[in-house]
Amino acid sequence: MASEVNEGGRRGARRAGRPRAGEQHLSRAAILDAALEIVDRDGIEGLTMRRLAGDLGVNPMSIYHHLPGKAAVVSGLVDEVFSRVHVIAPGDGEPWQDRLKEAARAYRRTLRAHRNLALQIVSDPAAVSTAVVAAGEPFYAALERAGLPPRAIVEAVDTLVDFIHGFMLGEASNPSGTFDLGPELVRRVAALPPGTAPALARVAGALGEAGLRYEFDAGFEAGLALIVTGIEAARGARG
Amino acid sequence: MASEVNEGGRRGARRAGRPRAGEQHLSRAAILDAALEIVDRDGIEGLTMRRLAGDLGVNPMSIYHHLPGKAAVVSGLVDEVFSRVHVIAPGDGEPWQDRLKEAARAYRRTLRAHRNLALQIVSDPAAVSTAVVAAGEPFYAALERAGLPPRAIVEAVDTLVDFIHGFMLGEASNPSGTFDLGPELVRRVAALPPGTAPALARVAGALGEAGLRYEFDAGFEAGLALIVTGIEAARGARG
DNA sequence: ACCTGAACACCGTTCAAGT
DNA sequence: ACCTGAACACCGTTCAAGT
Repeated sequence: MASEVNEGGRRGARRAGRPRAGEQHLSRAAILDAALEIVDRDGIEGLTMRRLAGDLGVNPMSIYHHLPGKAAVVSGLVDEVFSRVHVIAPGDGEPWQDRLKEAARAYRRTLRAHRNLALQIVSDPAAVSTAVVAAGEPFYAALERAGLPPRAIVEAVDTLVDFIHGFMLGEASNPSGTFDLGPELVRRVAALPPGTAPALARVAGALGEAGLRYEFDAGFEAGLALIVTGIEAARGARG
Repeated sequence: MASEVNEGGRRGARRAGRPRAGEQHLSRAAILDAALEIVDRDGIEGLTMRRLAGDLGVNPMSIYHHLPGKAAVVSGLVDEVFSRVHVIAPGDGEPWQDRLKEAARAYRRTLRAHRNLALQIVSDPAAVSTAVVAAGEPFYAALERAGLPPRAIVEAVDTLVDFIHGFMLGEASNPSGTFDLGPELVRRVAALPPGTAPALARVAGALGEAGLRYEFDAGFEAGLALIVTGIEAARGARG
């Protein structure tokens, strides 16, 4: 039953013992690639050491010779994704506001490239630290250009990054780009004891069902605009 | 070995079969209370059906007569926590900005009351929906008072809530209120190829190690102030 | 050096049986 | 009606053995 022939282009080292000279080794990179494929397809809870080994055509225990455990696989995945951040170099004449927005969009794009990993990334302090170093530079550069003092720069970047992370959470758990919160919200508000949430009820009523359809892209831009306006206003107030 | 005596004030129904008249039943509420205790003490990964049953002095399968599965236990927990949102009624003379900030602080307090559940709450769309209805009213009320049109109100609330969620992620994974990102950040920046992140390096250098010590409370207030300023400025621009 | 097989100590949950 | 016991199909990981 056990065959030495590669099947479907995958690695074929089913035989026990050390691989022969020239035969492909199992490697950290190959393991992480296969793991990322699983996570992208079936989510983080689909990733098990046993299934990962199965996809690689290998005994579950073989993986442990290249990575110390499952936690290392996941954090390796996070590092891999952040190493792929693609920041677009801004044009020289662009104002700082546009640079800052472009940095935020690029960061969101990076997180969105692997939605199922986003929650993991965003909730791991080590990963966030990696992210700030990997993707933070354009944020800092834009705000330096705005003439903000160092402390204000850090505060602004943190606020933007927290917003993006929070936004990402909502987006990651929703497959489509549009989220129809109309019927659900109307139902919930109606279920409340009357008078509990009058302002919420008025706002929901004024918008109507169509107005409550939520577009992620538009929502992101709205939040971004609000925060950038805030930075701008705070800058002006400082003189 | 099996005793019918209650121990340590806990339920003592170790005996098989239907409980005798007057004997305390296992209940949804009792299960959720025990589950919340476990999560608060040992985190969400400490919560297993088997351990939960152990704490209740009961067979693991008994739980299934009151809740359909583990997912139901977790989502029951989320609902319980949000039902405890405590919103402070604002004074009548207070300006909308302060009302809005107070709403944000109350929401953060609610999430912080059970940090280990925060990630769960914040990443579950159903839970977020529950949250918006349970804790959203003061946000909407404050922004109505500011005279914003319905669409702008929704955008502002979403931005604030996303910021709070993102902020909560960083806070939930860090036990102490202060987070010393100085040494770590300096080390990482130094490890980069020179010239990769000049602005980041300059900002980190200007602040110094002491300036990079991160206080969660101050960080939250800074972000809040920035966003409220943004709402204010956008309102002014609209006329 | 690298890979495997059996085993250990866990999971959540189904299903039939007890009272 | 409510609770239990055994069993099923999983986990991640340790450890000794193969080549």
